Amino acid sequence: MKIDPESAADLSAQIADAIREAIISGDLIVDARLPSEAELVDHFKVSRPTVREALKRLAAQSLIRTQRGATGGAFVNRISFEDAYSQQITTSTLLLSMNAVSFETACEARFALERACAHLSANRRSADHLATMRAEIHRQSQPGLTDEAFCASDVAFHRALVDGASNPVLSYQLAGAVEAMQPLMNMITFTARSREAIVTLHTGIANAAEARKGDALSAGLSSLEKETQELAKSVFAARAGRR
Amino acid sequence: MKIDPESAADLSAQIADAIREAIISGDLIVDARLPSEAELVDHFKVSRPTVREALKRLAAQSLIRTQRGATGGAFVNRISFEDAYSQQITTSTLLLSMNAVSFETACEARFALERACAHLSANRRSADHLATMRAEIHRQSQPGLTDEAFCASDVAFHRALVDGASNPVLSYQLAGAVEAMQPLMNMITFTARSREAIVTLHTGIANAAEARKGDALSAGLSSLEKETQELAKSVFAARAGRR
DNA sequence: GTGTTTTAAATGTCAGACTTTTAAATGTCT
DNA sequence: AGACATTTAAAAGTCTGACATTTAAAACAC
Repeated sequence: MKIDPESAADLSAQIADAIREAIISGDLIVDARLPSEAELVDHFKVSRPTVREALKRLAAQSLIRTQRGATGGAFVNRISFEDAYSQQITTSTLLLSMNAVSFETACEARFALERACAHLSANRRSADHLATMRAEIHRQSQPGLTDEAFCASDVAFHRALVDGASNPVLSYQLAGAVEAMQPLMNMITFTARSREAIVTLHTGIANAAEARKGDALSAGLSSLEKETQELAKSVFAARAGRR
Repeated sequence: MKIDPESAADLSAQIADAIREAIISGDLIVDARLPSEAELVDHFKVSRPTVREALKRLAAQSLIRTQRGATGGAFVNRISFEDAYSQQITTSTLLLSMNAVSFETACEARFALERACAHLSANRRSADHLATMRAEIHRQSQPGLTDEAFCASDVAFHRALVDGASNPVLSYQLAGAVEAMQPLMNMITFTARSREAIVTLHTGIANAAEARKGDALSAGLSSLEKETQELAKSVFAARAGRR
């Protein structure tokens, strides 16, 4: 672990990079204890606040965790799927909202990715996954639901579908795509009529999952994509017209 | 922006969370300047090092950037696709390596996701994308290539395929999946024979892309997945046998 | 007006002290 | 000897105050 004395970058960033490299390369394995702050101070010849800033950078990426007390210190953290989820959702959400990604582009990506799970989910989905999907469809049919609650239920429905593939790597990757869409979806106001159409399509998808028909599930997702795109188009057009 | 005086969590983590919320919720928009460190010290009633640790946490997630000098300070950063890429690749790579995700699971996820791009890429790929794919195939055919170089070329090939879909959101999501697989792929030693098989399959995929046949491209990916899974199985079996 | 110098504001870094948490070592009693 | 209480030391968490460096704007000189 070395830092470049010539570099113009912040010392804390350099130190964080050095430690990160050591973790990625495997020099520091999971649950290994990093040198104490005092030792890092000696090693890198910097002050303690600088070392601490570096450690906080790594903690923000869930690369390390810290413990106080006698046998405490900083330890290499085993990144959990859950840690990775939440980080990815934060990043994806901001990426979409800050870069003016069109609804069309995001929607296309989302459904393309979801179709990637179609056959796996049809084959492997448990009774639980199916029950969740049915329950969310039922919720979506209830009148008086706010647009936000409708969208949240929509996310839960699709989450169950994705989890049905029983591949944690897929679930992890998809979580970002599906959840990051939510703020965009929230921009849409759902009329009773459009909700009805979506519920019908969801029902078709759930039926396909129940019958374990991957092709039908995939087709159902494509129909839903088309419906969603058209709905968005009309909502945005109406909004532009009012201006 | 408030923090909970009851919370047991680190002050710097609480402050980082508070600011992060302000960014996600839109209270702080892109390029907005955060209060100076001195102002944050007053606001949160903590010391400057604590504030700085919080800011470093946010900087590690590319949520803010800092500038020194008279008109400097911390500014809300527009997360670029590139920032998001590199973060996701780091996270995905560690997630796979630290959680003992089986080669089978990772491979399944990777090809499922890639097939999600098949039709889009067949329809939209530019001459450039196709040329890149052909060039990488050519490189892969050269004898004397190390396993690492072969894998790197493999990644480049698939990257071109994914980018062919011309959907930045898809490219971003897939970057993690494909690149994170590389360390796992590097565990495999490729015999001349298995390389030949892969090159043949890659050629089939490139041909499908050239002919703009989405179904053929998707089928080609499935064949490649099967080949890769079998190759891995035999490599791991041979290794287990030697023990 | 243009170019130079000064100045002030902001982050970056340092040194040192104190606080809190935690586990292990030590001591004490039964 | 064993169980319990106490002390101690190590480590992260926090604070104070200072100095260094960078940068743009203000002041100044020509």
